[in-house]
Amino acid sequence: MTRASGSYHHGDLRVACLRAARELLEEDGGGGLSLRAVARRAGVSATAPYRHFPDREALVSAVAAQGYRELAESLAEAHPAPATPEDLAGVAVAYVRFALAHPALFRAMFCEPCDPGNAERAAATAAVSAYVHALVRRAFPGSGTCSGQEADLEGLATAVWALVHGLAFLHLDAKFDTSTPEAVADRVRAAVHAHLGVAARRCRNTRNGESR
Amino acid sequence: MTRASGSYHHGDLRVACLRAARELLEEDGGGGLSLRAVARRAGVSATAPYRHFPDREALVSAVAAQGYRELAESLAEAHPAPATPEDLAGVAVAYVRFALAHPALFRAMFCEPCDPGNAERAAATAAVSAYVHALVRRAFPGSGTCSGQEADLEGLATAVWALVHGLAFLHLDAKFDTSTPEAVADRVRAAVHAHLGVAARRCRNTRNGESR
DNA sequence: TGTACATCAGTGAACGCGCGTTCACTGATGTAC
DNA sequence: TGTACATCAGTGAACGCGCGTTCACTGATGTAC
Repeated sequence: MTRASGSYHHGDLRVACLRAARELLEEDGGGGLSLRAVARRAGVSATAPYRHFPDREALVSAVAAQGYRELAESLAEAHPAPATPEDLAGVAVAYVRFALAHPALFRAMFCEPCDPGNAERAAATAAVSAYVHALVRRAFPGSGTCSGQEADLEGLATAVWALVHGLAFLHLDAKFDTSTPEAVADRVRAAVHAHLGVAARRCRNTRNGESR
Repeated sequence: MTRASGSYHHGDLRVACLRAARELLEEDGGGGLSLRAVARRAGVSATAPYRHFPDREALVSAVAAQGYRELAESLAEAHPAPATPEDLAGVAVAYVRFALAHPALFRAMFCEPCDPGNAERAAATAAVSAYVHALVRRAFPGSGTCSGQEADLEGLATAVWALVHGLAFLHLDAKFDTSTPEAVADRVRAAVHAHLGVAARRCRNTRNGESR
């Protein structure tokens, strides 16, 4: 009941399982995480994890949820409050870098046909969505006067998220050269600017009185 | 040797295996395709497929390659030679629709950590890439005079592909409402226009003599 | 403070499963003479 | 045309594997008196 992080039987096996799962994902990547492998890695009997996770699915979801949190941290680290297209490009680079640095985790987060009922995952998704919306709103504060439509901002936020997410997947899937971090960063920046640069410029131009 | 499609022992088991694999993917989706399940579905002994595929990986790659071809057909059907942003939006909708109509196939195509050595898959990837580039080139023929940089066109093509691919994945992953095809189509169109509409407009404006 | 008891984290044997792959085979088809 | 032979697609038994999950258990920890 006290749940001290000290030395109960194992300490905190739940945390140890999550850590073991992460290590397994970082190492071989391929193939699905198995409860038995996690238990083995945590140095515990095959059935011990059942004290902390009702089944395999729950373990995988918990790992994915942790991944979402780490992804959010990485983005925040890249830029705490991105406002310009340049800032945004930096965040996009961080997103793609995260995927490339943790490919198996990223796939676990987005490739498993996850049960939509999982509250932890749903919350994580909502958080990412809110983050992107806030970010687009900050980067295009004049949108109301710029495009005249709040709906445009919605579409832009969707587009930004999809763009970055797609870049991550295409790189992960080796559809692009990923041999150097610089090549990746340049490509991501170019793609983001091809998208956002023009939108920002149009926005600026419009505010300067030019009709569309 | 004659490889008649008539009635050898089975007919053409290779084709039958691919069809069986597709059916399995369409049906339950979750979990990885297994050689044994494919053989079972094809009504043949567990080891028969080994006459046509060296191992499981080869079967999966063949299925994925077929998926790429079908995706290409779907896009061509949506619009044989898209030239305007509106055409492009239509193609994007077809891309996302394909993913939603064949989720397990789409995941097999893009989620399996595929071996980069597979020639068939590499060719399919190159084909998609070439297609997107040609399409962007057609939709923005004045890019040379518009942005002054061929590199911009490259970035735009990358961005378009990533955008559409990302939209497909986010929908697949239920990050957006997918309850009605109309909602999906509207969202995809809005995102594409948020991206391409402004680029096209800028291009047109620039050609009309206005400085950026 | 000391003892009896309740809790519950972790154990280990066991279940039944489906998997990929091997192997020696069998039997239908195609070919050479 | 007919016979002997070679090819090779498909068979079926068998291997060893790792998996998820169950179950009755054990033994350390925490609590009530």
